[in-house]
Formats: sequence, C-alpha cells, structure tokens
Amino acid sequence: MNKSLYITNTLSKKKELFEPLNSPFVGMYVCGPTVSGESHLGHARPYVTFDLVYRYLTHLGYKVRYVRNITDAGHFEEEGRESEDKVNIKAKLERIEPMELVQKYTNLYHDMMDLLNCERPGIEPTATGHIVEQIEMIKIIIAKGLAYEVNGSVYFDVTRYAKDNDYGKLSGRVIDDMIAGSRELDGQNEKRNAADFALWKKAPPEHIMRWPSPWGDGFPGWHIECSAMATKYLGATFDIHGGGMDLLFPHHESEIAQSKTVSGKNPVKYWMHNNMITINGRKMGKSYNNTITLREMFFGGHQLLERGYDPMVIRFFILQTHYRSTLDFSNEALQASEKGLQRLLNAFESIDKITPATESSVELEKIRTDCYKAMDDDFNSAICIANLFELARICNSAVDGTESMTKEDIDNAKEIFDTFLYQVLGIKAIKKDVSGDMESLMKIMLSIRDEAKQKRDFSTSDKIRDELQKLGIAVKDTKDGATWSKN
RNA sequence: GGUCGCGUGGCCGAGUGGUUAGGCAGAGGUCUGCAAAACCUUGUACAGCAGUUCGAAUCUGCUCGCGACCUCCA
Repeated sequence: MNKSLYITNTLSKKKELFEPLNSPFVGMYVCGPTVSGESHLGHARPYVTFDLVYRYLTHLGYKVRYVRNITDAGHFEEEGRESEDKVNIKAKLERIEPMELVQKYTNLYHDMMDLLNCERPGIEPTATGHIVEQIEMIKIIIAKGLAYEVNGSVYFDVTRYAKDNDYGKLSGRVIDDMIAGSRELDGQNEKRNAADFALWKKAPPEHIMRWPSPWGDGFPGWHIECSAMATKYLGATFDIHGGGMDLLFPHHESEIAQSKTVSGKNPVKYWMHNNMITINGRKMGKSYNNTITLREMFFGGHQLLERGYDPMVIRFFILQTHYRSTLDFSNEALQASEKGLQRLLNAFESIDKITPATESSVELEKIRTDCYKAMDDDFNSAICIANLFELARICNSAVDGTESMTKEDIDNAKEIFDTFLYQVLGIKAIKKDVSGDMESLMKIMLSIRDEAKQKRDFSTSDKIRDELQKLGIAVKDTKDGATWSKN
C-alpha cells in the first residue's frame, strides 16, 4: 500500500500524509447536487475532482466506500426571504409533482456524469429517503440541549455549541464577528441568535414537500441531510469529505457541529475542497446568471460557446488544472485542451507502429515515478498530464525512428498510459460512431485517390481530400498509405 | 464592512529560495508532390515598489488590481 500520498486538509490548511482510519478501507463522502435544475459546467468540477480521488485511491489498492448524496428535498431560503424551497417553486412552474421534477433532473445528472466518465458512487442516498434519520438526529441534538424549537421549527444553538467547541475552525470564522456582521432579515426573529441555523423548518400550508415530525409538518434544514447520511453509511468518523469551496461555510461548518453534537467526535479526518470554475474571471453560478449547462457544453447551443465539446475534452480541461486552483473557462482554453488531449490519444494509438529495437534510448521509469509523485502530491493531475506529454513525445519519436524502444519499453509505455491516462485520470478514447457502410465507402474513396496519386493526378487527389475535409473527415498520408479520421 | 485567497510569457496553466514545467497559438526547420500529423529549434514570464539573502517568480512589508465566502449555489 502506498504510504506517501499527501492531501491538503482544509481543516489544517496543510498537506497531510494520508493515513486511513481503518486501512485498507476508506470512507469518502462527497456533497452531491441539488436536483432542482440542470447540471452546469461548475458542477462538473467537484464530481470530476472526486472521481479522480476515488480512482487514484482505488488504484493504490484502497477499498473505498464512496457516498455521494442527491439533494432532492430542495432547500428553503435559509434566512427567510421566502420560506419555499426550490423544488417546490420549480414544480409549480412546470405543473408537475415535485418528485417528478427531481427524478427528471436526477436522470439528466446521471447521464451527464456517465458522459464525463465519472464512476458512480457505491451509495447515492437521497435526502427524501432519509427523513427518519434526520429527525432522529435532530431529536438527539435537542436532547443534548443544543437545539431549540420555535413555532414548529427547530434551530441549532450555535452560540451554545461554540462554548465548548471550535465552531468556525474549518472556515476560519469568528463567531462574534459573524453575529456582529450579520444582516437583519425577515424571518430571523425566531432564532435566538443570528448565527443559529435551521435543523427543521415548519412547512407553510402551500408547501407541497412536507413530512410529519415531532414538531409538526415540515421539512429538514439544509445541513442535516449530509450529517445524517454520512453517519449512517460511513459511521461517526470517516476519512474524506469532499465538496466545493463554496460549501465550506456555512454548510460544512454546520455539518461538523451537528455530527459532533450527536457523536461527540469530529466526523471527518480529511476535508477536501475543490475550487470554482470561472467565466470571465467570475464564478460560474446560478446567482450570476452565467451558467453553461453540461448539455450545452457537450452539444453546443450556448451563446458563449463556439460549438460543443466532447465530454472527454471537458474532463481533460478540468484535470489540466490542480483542483484547488480556479479554472478559467474560454473557447480558446477549451480548444487548447482538445488538441492536447488528441495529441495524447494519438500518441497512444501510434505505439503499435513502433518497431521494437534491441537497445533502448529512453528512460520510461522516471516518467512512471514522476506520475506517481505528482498524484501523491495532493492529486496533482496537471503535473501528471505534463509527464504524459513527455511520454507522448518519446513514443512519437520512436515511431519516427529518432528514439529506440525495446519490446519492454513499448509494453511499459502502454502500461503507463493505461494506468494514468485511462484508469487514474479516467479519460477514454474519443470514439466517433462510424458505421460499417462508412468504412467501406472510405475504403473506396481512398483507393480512388490513391490511383490518382499514382498517376500524379494531384488535382483529383487533393480535391477528394479537400471535399472530405469539408465533411469533417481528415485524410492523412503516411508511409503506409492514407489514413482517415472523423472529427 | 469582516474572513480568506489570487495576480506567471498571446491564451490556459504547474511550480515555491539557485537548475527547461506542460499544453495551445506564433516563428523557423526536417519530412512530404502538396497538405496534415510527427520530430527539431525558437519566447527579455512571474502586478508594482521596498526589504531579507551570496541569490527571490518563490520569504517579509506596503501599494494597486481581481475574486470567493459571510444569502441558494460545485
């Protein structure tokens, strides 16, 4: 088992040696989507990031239990601007059952994740499926004196909790500052303190999604679902909790408070947070009205997109940046990633063309070691990819005959690509659907072109190539005859 | 306003005290009937100012610019 993986822990803000609580088992919880709308490019970041984490840990031999929730209860507007949740509002607009809406977007989300080649989590619990667990948890918190009921709603008493616990440690908040700096908003009056947050919210009569509870009909607060589901499936203390940096406060901070109140233990050993995707330097988010849905990303149709991009290009684009850095979106950057990825994939394909040499002029072991080193350093996929480009260069040179690779080198090169590009980074070859008819037609076209070339009738051969190019079919002449590929 | 973070060559992006990151684009070359691909060569980069140091993009301070969280958000 690898003993040199370092992970940046948001809790300590340092890179820490990864030592699972109960090796080789690893428990990982990742905050999943609220399925009240379509997934956008911003959503792709955490799921690709933690897919990378999951894949690498699995590659190292850990047995990972990967839990990623679906928030299908919707969140009410916490500070009481409106006491309706998002699912409710949307369901009314679309004149359908809330669960119908939730199902629709869950399905769509799954489709998008599949296209991005994100492994499905081992357990994907839903908030609505764990109302009982959430209510039980709230009861315990009340029993411990850290929550209070007002008019059918239950609030967590942050001030009281903070007396004996370090509320704010994860996000670097100081509770007095928070109270002093908080704004006066309607609906806050039920709370004893501005810093308190809701565990259970009373449902107004028009609210469709509602459940009976000891405090009357209502629905769970924003943070309790993650505490309840993580505890249920991973225990009171588990290894890794992941999510976007924007969830640090108040979501994850509150999650710690809830879980710790119930179990008496810190719930998570390593907190991991991915950074945001920006567009024109600004975070991509609903409130900025600058989101590009994944569907638009893949198939085109958004005004900021020149065209659609293959899901693998999006995945590669995300992985070319370290997960803790912001990633700036642009067509230019995306096209650079597209070409780069194609270069890697082509290099891998061309390995078979290498003639094995008796003596080697290349050093592949260093590349393998450097790939591991990069991944061990807080999952630095950007550096891992840089090493793969070096490997691509070596393979291409071997095809050209300027480097020599032995049979063993060739096997190693394939193995390194397979391990890192395909297994760990989760890239899969971009396959264009090409029918058998098309194969046959192209065979005919190329043989006609070849005949023209034999007769040095280049105007005909070039015409064939140019016309095919217009259809998105690239013809390339090589030593061994012409090849073609579809864009 | 409070807390935190960022500013790297045309673009995207690693790096963190001395040695080439990498990709894309651009320029020149090799190969080719031509192209494409591939290979080789090529870039006064580290917001500004001051300081620490033999040496700073990397540490410290200040200034400027940008962003995130504090309200649903990945």
